[in-house]
Amino acid sequence: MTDRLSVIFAALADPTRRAILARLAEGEATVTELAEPFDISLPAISRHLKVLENAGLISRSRSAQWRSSRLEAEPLREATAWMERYRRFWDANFARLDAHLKRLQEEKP
Amino acid sequence: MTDRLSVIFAALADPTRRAILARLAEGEATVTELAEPFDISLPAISRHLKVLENAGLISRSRSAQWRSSRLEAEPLREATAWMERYRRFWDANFARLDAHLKRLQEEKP
DNA sequence: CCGTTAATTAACGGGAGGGTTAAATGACCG
DNA sequence: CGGTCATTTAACCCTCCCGTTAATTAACGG
Repeated sequence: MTDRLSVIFAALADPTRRAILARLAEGEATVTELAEPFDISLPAISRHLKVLENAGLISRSRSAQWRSSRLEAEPLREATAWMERYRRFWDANFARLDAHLKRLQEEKP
Repeated sequence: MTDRLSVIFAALADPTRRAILARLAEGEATVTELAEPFDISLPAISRHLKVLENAGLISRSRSAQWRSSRLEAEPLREATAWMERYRRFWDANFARLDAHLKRLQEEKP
């Protein structure tokens, strides 16, 4: 499970971590601020943040004794890019476009 | 980890499973066919398929002693939809659109 | 029937993941 | 300095995940 995409998807596979990302979409936040909505311990949150950081989904800065996290969505772009390869399997419009292109190709070989 | 999205992301967090999905994008395949490129045991593949099935990423049909798998990309649509909420954090075009809309909004309050 | 082929289930082991509490670190502040 | 606040690290559980091999189920074909 050493490849980048696996690390990203694994990071997203936890609801607490996704909630943290959602919170960070509204702006930077410190560890205690991020922990507040959940009733799990601070060390647990700290570890979730480390997982997100390893996946590149957040970056962190320190000022005084506070360490604030910042959303970095680039990995989401990568993950989305991977999924896009399957878009034709779910998107009706894409399927039509697909069929259209196939038809064009068959018209002049 | 009982929610749907978590199950989907967890299923995608394994490179073998993503490779299986890639293979299935080319068409249905039996378990042994799917196992062929990997040097892991058949039971291991069988379990990967169960994980993918639980995530709704594949469906399976049986004819005679063969059980063939079929790609079902709908969960990928869901996962993509979730990620889309963060698009403005990575997509420059989206960021511009975002800023543009914000400007419009400010023009007539 | 019996043997073969396809796939799953069972039983086990190692390691990672997510949680806990207690202790350690680091930086402010009186 | 000493205390306190924010955060991380350490040590420990327990469960789940991924792999294994051996045994089981299921269906075909002579």
